[in-house]
Amino acid sequence: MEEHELPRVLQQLWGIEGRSRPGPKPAFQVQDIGDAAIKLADAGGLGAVSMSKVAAELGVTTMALYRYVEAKDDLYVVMLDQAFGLPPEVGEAADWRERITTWAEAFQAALQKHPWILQVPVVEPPLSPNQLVWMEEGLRAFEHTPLTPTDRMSAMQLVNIYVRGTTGLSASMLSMPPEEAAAAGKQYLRRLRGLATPDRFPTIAAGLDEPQDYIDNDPSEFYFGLTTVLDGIQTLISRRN
Amino acid sequence: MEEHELPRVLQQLWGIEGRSRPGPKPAFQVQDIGDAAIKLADAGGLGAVSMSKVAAELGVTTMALYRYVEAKDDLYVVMLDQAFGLPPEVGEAADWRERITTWAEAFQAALQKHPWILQVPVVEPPLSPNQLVWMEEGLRAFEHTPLTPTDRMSAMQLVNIYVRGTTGLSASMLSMPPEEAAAAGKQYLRRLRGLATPDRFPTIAAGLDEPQDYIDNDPSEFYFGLTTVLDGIQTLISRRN
DNA sequence: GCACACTGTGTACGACATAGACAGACCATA
DNA sequence: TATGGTCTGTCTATGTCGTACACAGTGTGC
Repeated sequence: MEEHELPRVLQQLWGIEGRSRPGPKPAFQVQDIGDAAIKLADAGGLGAVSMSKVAAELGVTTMALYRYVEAKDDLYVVMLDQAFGLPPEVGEAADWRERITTWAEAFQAALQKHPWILQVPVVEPPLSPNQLVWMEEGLRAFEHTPLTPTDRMSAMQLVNIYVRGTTGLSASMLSMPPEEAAAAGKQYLRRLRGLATPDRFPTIAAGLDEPQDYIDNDPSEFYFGLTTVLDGIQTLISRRN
Repeated sequence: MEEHELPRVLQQLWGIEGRSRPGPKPAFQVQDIGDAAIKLADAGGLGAVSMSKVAAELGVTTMALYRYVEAKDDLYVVMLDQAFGLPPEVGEAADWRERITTWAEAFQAALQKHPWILQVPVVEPPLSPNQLVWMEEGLRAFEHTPLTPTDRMSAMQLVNIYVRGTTGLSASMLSMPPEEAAAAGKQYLRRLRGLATPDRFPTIAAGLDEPQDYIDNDPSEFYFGLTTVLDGIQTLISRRN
């Protein structure tokens, strides 16, 4: 009923079949197109994904893709769903912190494996199957806590946002060779030191004397921030009791 | 010295003057180009910003822009710096929570005034003057706390990420007329209800019975999440004592 | 067996970012 | 004050992109 109002891509992703129809058989499924596009994006960033390149990858004309996908945005939807795949089951860990942490780690791993995800223009909230599974699993992490459903949604979105944000800051770095990334970091620090002079930017400058990296993406930074986020949620939980 | 290695856009934004030179006087400054681009982006989203449209806005050929800007990415840098402008001074509030809250509110206000900011592809960490002022001011909010400089940077980035994230979720909604946005929200809920059936998605479905909106962007949601984030930082502060 | 919906193809268009060559404008120096 | 050299804006051109449209062939339900 309601599902018939769904955009065609979502129908395809959810496997809602159109009845068998006359005419030649389609040569592939949207998923195949998604796979080809993901392959290109993994190799060359989202910019490397064009209709013609995807079509070439599949050995097909550009316009053939439009038999499977109404517009390029639809292709993005498919790519996202495929790239996320299924989350790990949070399962049996007793502690909600432990559960949401594995979820966050898996989320981060997906973003690091496919850094282009963060560049996909977001036009609508997610409705594709795998994304809903991630959502379900994220919410399940807060089972057996006094949080209300709305609380849980907020908490999960907070973690979601945090992971996207921290990974995003270093996302452009992820797509380059490590020594180049390190060089870029050094260069940034050098420039920042040159511009953020102690007279006009005392507070920034105060941090620049510190030995360590101060701005960026070593893995401990991830857990440091995540801890802070989870501490905030902990406070919320305590308050709900 | 070091500043001479800066990309030209940044030199221009920081007002590092090239010596007076032969040849015709430039008709404008990068800032004028930024203003024109911002005008277009405010009206039609980032997609409405093309070199030719900006040039037309200024009454000039497309290629003329390349005398001021090396590539379109440079234009984005200028746009961001102009669009953020200067943050409010956090000033005298004694409480760090109060200070960082005004900072976050101002940040959110900027994002809501220029929703396209969130669509600008981020290629490098910020080095433009106004962005550094925002950074300085954000860090200053944690003065008189036991947080180390690195802690302050992390805390500020956490708030930064949070504001970007929450505002981003509703960013596409911000650029449409309110009744249309409301309709889109309703439609999303309807579809979610249809797809997230209680058998396969019990935890999602549990929240869908709630009367209120559950997923989205009323303003109280902003403070709710912000409070959680600040509570996390509070825990960090306590731990540092 | 046949009609017709559906497939992949070819061609075409307008928008875009940017390269390169050019004509004129102006400042620093002579 | 004259002038050389350099910078400005313009014009033209190229390759890529997303997508509209018309066509020819294909295969299923009747």
